[in-house]
Amino acid sequence: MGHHSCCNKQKVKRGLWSPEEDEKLINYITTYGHGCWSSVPKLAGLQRCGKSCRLRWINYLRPDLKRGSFSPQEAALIIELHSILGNRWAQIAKHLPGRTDNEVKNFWNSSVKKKLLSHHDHLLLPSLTTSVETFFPLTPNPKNTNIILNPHLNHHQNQIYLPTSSSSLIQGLQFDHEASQDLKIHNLLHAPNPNLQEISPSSYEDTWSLVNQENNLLCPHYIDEKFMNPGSTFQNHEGQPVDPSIEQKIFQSTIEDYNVSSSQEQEPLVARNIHSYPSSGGFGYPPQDQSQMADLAANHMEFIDAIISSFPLSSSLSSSSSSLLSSNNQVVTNTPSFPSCWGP
DNA sequence: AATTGCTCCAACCGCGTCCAA
DNA sequence: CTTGGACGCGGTTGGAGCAAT
Repeated sequence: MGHHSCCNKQKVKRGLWSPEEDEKLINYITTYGHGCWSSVPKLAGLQRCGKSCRLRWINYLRPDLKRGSFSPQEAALIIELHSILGNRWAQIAKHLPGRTDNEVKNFWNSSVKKKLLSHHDHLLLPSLTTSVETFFPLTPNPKNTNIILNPHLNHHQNQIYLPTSSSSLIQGLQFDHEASQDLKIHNLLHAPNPNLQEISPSSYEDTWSLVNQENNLLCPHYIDEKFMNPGSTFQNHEGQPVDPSIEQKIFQSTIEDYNVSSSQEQEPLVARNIHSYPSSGGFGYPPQDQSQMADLAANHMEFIDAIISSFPLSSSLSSSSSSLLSSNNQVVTNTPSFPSCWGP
């Protein structure tokens, strides 16, 4: 079994990287860039092969990597993308900023796959409605008391929509044929969020313009979109661009607010928005008491269960692109129908 | 306290593709 | 056209860390 030619020219170290090696690699690449990977170890003073350096940099040392566990949004996205793309981890990871293909692959193999198989083994699931209610013990955000959920709006065309912003994330998936034949995640900002339909017009205006700091009411789609596409721009409900300075200010304050409020719970920002949607006392109703609140301290894996339960059982286990095909083998573009109040 | 079993993930391996010579 | 080096990707492995016994 041959090692790569670049690894044969000199005796190379293998196995775990030491902090000293990491430092050497970081110093070299931040100063000179990686250039040709095969020359990096020599120039950086490392007894490694170029391939190992590349892998270490891409999977671990890159400054733009997001560390920590996957958020429910990310998990939902991975599951959905996997049902479409199969084991094309690099393609999946492209839609998860700060995540590597290796990370996504490990997450899938260690967490999701087993749960999918487990669900597959229990074909006699309760009704989807029941399973959703069972699997969505979400912690409500008491600040968002003016969001009123309509339970009937969580079901649409025989499809269970997650009662969270992640459902909109999934609905927002489309297949962009004209561009690159690659999956594009868009329309997130304008995807329907049925849960928000009953916000009063004035609150709604504020949600869209993202300036309702007093109520800490932020558009979940905005947060999602910002996480998925940090460089993207937004329009308000009138189709006008959001003032970048306001956008920056609001988003920054959101992050700061999150950092304060999350001191006890290490969750990604997006996860908090899921908690905006109460479901515990039945959809749309806050929990009744403290013990119920405690019961609602859902961890992320429960959320993954919920996501899995809401998917067709076979799709996420398949490595084919079947979920993009309708029964007559035509590509389904999952274009949501937008409520008029959600913009163009 | 020692041992065993399990999980998770960093790292490795082999293969395919691209491209320049 | 062929060859070989570089790179990227997906599958697999090894071991650190943790829990159970």
